[in-house]
Amino acid sequence: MPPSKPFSDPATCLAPKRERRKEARPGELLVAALELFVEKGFAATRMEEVAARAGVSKGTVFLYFPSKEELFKAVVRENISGRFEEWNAEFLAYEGPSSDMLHHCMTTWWHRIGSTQASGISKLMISEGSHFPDIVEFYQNEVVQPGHALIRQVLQRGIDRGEFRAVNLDFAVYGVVAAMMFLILSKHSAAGLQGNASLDPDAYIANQVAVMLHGLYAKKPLADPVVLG
Amino acid sequence: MPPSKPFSDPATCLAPKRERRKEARPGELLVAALELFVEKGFAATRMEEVAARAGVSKGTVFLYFPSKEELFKAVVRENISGRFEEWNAEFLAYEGPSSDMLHHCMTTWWHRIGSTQASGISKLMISEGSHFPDIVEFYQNEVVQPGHALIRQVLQRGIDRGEFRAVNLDFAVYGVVAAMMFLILSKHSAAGLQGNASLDPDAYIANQVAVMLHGLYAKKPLADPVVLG
Amino acid sequence: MPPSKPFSDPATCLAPKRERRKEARPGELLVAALELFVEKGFAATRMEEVAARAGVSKGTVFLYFPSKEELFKAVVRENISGRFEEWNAEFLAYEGPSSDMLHHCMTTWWHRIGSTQASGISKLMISEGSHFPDIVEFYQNEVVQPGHALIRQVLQRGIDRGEFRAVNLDFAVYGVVAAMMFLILSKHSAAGLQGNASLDPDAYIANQVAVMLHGLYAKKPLADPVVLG
Amino acid sequence: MPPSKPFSDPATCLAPKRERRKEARPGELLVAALELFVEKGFAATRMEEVAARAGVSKGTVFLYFPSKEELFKAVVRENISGRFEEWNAEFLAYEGPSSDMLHHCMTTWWHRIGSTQASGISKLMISEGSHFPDIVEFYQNEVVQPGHALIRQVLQRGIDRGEFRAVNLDFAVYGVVAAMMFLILSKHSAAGLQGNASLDPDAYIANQVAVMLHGLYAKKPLADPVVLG
DNA sequence: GATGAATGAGGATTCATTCAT
DNA sequence: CATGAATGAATCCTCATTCAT
Repeated sequence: MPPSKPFSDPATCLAPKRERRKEARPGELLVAALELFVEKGFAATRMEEVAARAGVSKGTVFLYFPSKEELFKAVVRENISGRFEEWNAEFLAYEGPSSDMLHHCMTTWWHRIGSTQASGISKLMISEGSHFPDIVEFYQNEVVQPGHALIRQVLQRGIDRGEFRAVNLDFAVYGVVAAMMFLILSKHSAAGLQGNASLDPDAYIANQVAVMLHGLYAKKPLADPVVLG
Repeated sequence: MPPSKPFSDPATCLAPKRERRKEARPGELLVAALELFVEKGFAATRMEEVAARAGVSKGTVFLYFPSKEELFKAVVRENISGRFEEWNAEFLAYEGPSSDMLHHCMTTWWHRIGSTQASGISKLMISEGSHFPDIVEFYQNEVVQPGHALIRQVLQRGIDRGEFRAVNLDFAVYGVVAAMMFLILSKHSAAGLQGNASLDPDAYIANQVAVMLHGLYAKKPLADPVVLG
Repeated sequence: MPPSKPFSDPATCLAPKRERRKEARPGELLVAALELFVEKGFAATRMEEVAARAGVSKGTVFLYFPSKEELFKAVVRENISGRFEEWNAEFLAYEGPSSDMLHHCMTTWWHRIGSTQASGISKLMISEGSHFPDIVEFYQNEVVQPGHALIRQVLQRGIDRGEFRAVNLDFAVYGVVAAMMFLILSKHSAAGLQGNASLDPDAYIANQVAVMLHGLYAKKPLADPVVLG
Repeated sequence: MPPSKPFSDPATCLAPKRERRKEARPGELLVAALELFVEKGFAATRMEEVAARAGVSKGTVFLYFPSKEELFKAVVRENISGRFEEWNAEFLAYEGPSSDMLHHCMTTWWHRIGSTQASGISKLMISEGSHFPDIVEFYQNEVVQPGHALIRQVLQRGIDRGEFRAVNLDFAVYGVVAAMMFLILSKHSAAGLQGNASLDPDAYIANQVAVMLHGLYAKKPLADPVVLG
């Protein structure tokens, strides 16, 4: 596979076939499992398929995860990286207008999470949540609440700074979240929107933010009708 | 069940075996199946459970639906009533402002579809669509496209009448759809939003419409800040 | 069956559709069942199919036959008409050479039994006998033994009259029976002989008899080499 | 579990769970399946029974054969060893009289095929052929036609060498085949002949051949009346 | 009698899980 | 550690049989 490496890694050199990063196994399995769970659902995903996609044998999966259910939970946990602290800090340091902040917030989410496999977790929670109440609770605590809180902070900041009107924050947050859900489902679900229509996420976000802002803005009409039309 | 029988036979009353209900059976089965498919997913729903919920035995389900897959498809078809023509006529006759029309449109949808079991179909399409490409296509043609077209008409009317700015219609439609999806998922999925928070759909719709309108309105600030906050 | 009746039966006349010979029902069912059992085997034949072929509903079959197994047995019994007494008498009265008698015997069998649906019974006994030991015993007693006895009588007559050599009668009978079995299987079984080759039963019988006779004849070569090819 | 035990544990001996026998399994299953299919028919044979007879569990059968139907086909294929080339060579090298050759031919068939489980295949083709048209075609091509061709060659040789009269070869072949069928059915079917009568196959063959030859012989009466009587 | 809706035991098939190698 | 043969519980589906109408 790395045929041009002149001074290849000794480990790879001596046992190049079998010894393929033992410590990487669980990760490879989780990647394979996430893909399959998202694509086919929990029940329709066979353990052997997960193994095959990760390049190992069936038994090996059970070496790392005691059951299919635990594999599922591990997939969810693994992909829920609480990056909210990091993002919180990032946004707290932000100096510009709250409108930009909101836009930036959603765009950042899309490029770091939404557009990646990680967003499949949300699809999984929507599809399979009912079978895993404990993992849904975990997801709520680790993803939904911090996410909502972050969005709420951004909106609150806008209100506090007089940029936004004092809207009902719960509903306003839901509006942002709905847009993100829409993006996730258009990526992971055949029924998200019109079958063949392809959606440009960045344009969608820009548009949603623009529409939102102009409604939120205490001021007048806006300066950028281009985005809106 | 035998309401006119004054002295009804207890045996018949408690366990009316072999009650002939050929007309009613398919409907009862479809109701039971819709509930279970939405709640537990396609794979996790056992045919016997569907039968039990409909008050019949295992074999009876297969009397009306040749397979689990066909039962699923029938569930989807049954609950996709193309009421769009009717609604189209209703909205074409509408005389008032487009803002009210949009609000009415979403509210009507919620009370006639969204809040009923029928909205479970959308949840099913999201969760199980990948296994039923043909039924997804059917759903796209019968629900998604007509629905989008109806919303688009309302928005177009607003633009034509000078009530709304000439926004990008695709994105604007997606904005409305995203709100409806959000409502559906908050009803049918544990992961829709914060676990225990309960959402008032009418208030949510009112708020979303208000936010939207204020962005769509070509005019000035609005008269009703109450709804927004 | 009553083709000459000029004034047809009033019942048939007044209610020609529904009232189709109640007393004929069992017979029609047995005909349908025989065909299907022979064609598809006992297990693969569905009661509903039998009913459909007889033009009645499923439940009606059980009105006449308490179970599938009893239907099978009835089919066998019905088609085992001990015509051996009749034939015995016929052959006892025969005056000509035993060679003709043997030939006539096989030809008669073919045209009265072998070529009709009745021969399907033998196919059934071969295919399904193991599940119905009692009915096989019945078949042995009612068909096989009398049949063998009849053939044996013919051969014995030939020996007694000096026409045939004193061969081992058991084996000689088996030789005749094997030829009849061959005809039955070529009629009722796809695997009887070369798939597409069609067999002329009369020619086959003539030939078998000729070969047999020329071996059985105590005398010299024969006069009719034409039949032999 | 105790692999090094020199004096093996009786329990392990009697019920050696999870014995790895990947090589041997398919063969063992096919043997078990052939027996059961012949004995009880396709439909009446349960997969679990096949498994039990082969000493494995239900699931294991499906490890090697994807379905009951495929198991059946494999059983047929497995037992259709085209030994005809080998036999062809054997008979081509034969130097003696064609009468001996024919006798030897049938005896050889009996001892190598007819008397073994393999002959059950023919019983299966007769009983179940209608459900497996493709496998019947295979059987016709691989067994029936080569078999017929081999017999025809023997007979042709006799004719060419002036030993036999120029009989119709098709019918003559059928005569031989009928005898073989008779033997197969007397072995595999309760209805083959008189229930309790036991048939000595070698004597039967000897007799059939003798009868046949004396009809085929261009010459005079025969020297060996013993066999015939 | 006739019907056909309803039943439920029976059997094929799947696949998570185990464990000897 | 890794493998993959073996297991058997779980579930879909069939169809003989019953029985209310």
